[in-house]
Amino acid sequence: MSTRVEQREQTRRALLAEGRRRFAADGYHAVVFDDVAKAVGVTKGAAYHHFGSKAGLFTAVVRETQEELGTRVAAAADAVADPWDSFVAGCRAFLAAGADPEIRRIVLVDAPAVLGWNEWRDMDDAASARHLREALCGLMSAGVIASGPVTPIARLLSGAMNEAALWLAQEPDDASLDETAAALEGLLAGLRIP
Amino acid sequence: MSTRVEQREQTRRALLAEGRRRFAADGYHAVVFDDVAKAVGVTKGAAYHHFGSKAGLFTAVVRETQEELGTRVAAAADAVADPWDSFVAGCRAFLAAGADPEIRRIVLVDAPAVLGWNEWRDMDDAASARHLREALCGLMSAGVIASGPVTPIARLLSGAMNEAALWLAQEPDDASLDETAAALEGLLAGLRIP
DNA sequence: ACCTTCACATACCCAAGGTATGTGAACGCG
DNA sequence: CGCGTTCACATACCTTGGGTATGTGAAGGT
Repeated sequence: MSTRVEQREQTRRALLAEGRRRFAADGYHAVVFDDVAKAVGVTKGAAYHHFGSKAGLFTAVVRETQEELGTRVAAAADAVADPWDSFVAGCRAFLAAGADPEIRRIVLVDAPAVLGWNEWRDMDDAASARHLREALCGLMSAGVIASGPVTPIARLLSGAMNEAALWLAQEPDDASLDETAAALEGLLAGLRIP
Repeated sequence: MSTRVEQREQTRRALLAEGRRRFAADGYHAVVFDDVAKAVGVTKGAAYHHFGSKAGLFTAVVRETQEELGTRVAAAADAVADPWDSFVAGCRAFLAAGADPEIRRIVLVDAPAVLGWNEWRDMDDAASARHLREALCGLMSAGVIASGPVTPIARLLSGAMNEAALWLAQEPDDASLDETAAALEGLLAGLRIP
């Protein structure tokens, strides 16, 4: 509490957390930067000292949220041994994550518009899409799905799951999740080798 | 040029066209409303008289662009007789449309964030997704694909194609388009009845 | 003990969205 | 044709909010 580096980190984390709450609840545009700082008990100057701009704070929030999402999905996938089932478990975990308003609003809706699609793509690739590609590659090597160019399939699946996650946030019941997961498996069946 | 209703419509169309250009080129946030009006030769007051707000103009632009896209895709699909090939042709047309920066930036990137995802979803459904669902229903009735719940499949496919279209805008060569279309057909193959 | 660094606070600027009000030409009506 | 009304704009103004320049006092090194 007394050392400078501690204090700095504490303020930074508080701003990040408060920003994350507000960005998720109200959307990027409706959040006023000064209010975030005041809610934490510091002034705008402090927030600018840490993040440089409103978009800077948002970027940090997106990164944090993205990484958590990636970790969560990877954990769900790693909990299953069979390659194919592991893959399906990961997809399911991603779909379920869409119910989380922080992921929904921050990562899927606002981030592409605020950061620009190119930056968003880079961050998404580092946090999620990369894992997807690797998983698909693994399935190909294991002979579970047909070999071929991985990238376009990964992009299609990534988009499909992003969109589906947004829809599932509207109907957060297990039945909808199951139905969507089943439809997704139906599509993936096209790639499988019997 | 003299009657009032003519003049009104002319101004409205000019604002719409200029807005569309700028929103596509610079993104919603970077466009300044007053500049759009000035570029058309009227003042901000006129633009507010017509559209009520910056978001109002943007909404009108999105609607126009969405409808054009829907028409374009439907036309491509209708040009082919065989149900399955018609469906594939429609998907391909949609993917190719992603290369258009107006569609890309306005409809796919900015619209969800500016209008909110719910409103965006409604507009997208009216312009595109509805056609997709109907096409899938038709394929089911015709016995081309397996029967089942259409909605989740339509959502997955819609998201997949939206994302793929954004990627294809980065690599606007025919090879990438073909590769993506092939991957999409690979997924769709999971639904087909042999 | 002294000076430097740095995490903030304070005060200010200005771009841009939005609004309230004015105005003159087109339109309906007798 | 004269006259009041409507309405498509113009003008002037307000306000919010992101961003910046500068000050300050306490922590940290020497």
